[in-house]
Amino acid sequence: MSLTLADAIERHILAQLAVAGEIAVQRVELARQYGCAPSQINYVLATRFTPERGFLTESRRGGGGYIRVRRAAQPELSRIAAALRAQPDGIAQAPAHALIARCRDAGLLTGREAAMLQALTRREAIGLPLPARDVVRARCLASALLALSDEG
Amino acid sequence: MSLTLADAIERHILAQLAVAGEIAVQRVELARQYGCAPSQINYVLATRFTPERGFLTESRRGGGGYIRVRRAAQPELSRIAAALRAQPDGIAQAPAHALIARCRDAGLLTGREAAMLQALTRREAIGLPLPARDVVRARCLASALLALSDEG
DNA sequence: AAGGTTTCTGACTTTCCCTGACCTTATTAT
DNA sequence: ATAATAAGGTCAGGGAAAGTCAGAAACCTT
Repeated sequence: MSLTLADAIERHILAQLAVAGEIAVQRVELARQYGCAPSQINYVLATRFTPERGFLTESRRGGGGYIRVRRAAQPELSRIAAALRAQPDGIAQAPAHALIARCRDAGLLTGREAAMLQALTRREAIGLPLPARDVVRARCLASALLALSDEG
Repeated sequence: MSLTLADAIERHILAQLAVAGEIAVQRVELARQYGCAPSQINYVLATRFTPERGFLTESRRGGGGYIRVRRAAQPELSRIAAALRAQPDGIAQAPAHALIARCRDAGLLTGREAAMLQALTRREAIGLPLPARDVVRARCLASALLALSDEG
């Protein structure tokens, strides 16, 4: 039952999210509150607020920098993206197109979005020899679906 | 939500543009309003009002000098796709993302479509070494945009 | 106790913002 | 014409963030 620093920071962010739906902090400031190194914040974000768990983070460096965290609007797409990522051999064209069609039929993608994704996952569009082609196809498709999980 | 000086000036110019379609200012005067160095205005123009983002700027020095900013003509998806295909070296990430953002701002892409395209043209999404990465990025992006131009 | 996993830090890197000193160009006064 | 003045342009560099990553430290598991 030991509550680690990472757990405490996780709870803090979750509590803020519950209240506001979105949290924007300065990394150095949050680290100061918890008396830890700034990179600890990155650790918490990397291990607990991942896309697979349905979170999205963005940040900006330099003067006026910040870190923002929010919940994914479409966690289903996050899950599909994570599953694709977990395929070491990537995905062939036919199953990829079928997957896209299912997402469209399920209302997760518009017709335009589906058409676009099918076009750019075609063999000729990627234009690499196997097996690299299937790997790149899976990575690109996963990234695209993950991005959509945000965009409501 | 720290709003930097550069952000504030950007908004100011955008607001003026929205009203008038074109803005003409004196650099030193705008700098005075914001209490900053004149060269800060150049920084804002150079980082935010670039041709890649769809803006055109012209200026004149000397007495009665000015800086003028306006929006560039709207691009067209099929033309962009063709231009991309004609690039033998492909396209790097930064210009690709700027291109996508510009299409979105011009109403040619929805926010979701743009987010997807930016995500899947990221370095890590493609995951190949250069120069292959830039080539694949261009091919995929061209295929996607072309599909959309058909799709209406 | 050994071995593995998770947590945490510090040094270094990258990105972004902003300024000041100096340069170029156009207009106006002499 | 020439000099003075009134603009804008350029660039190196400093400072303010956040990111990265190897490795130490702490914590489990067996």
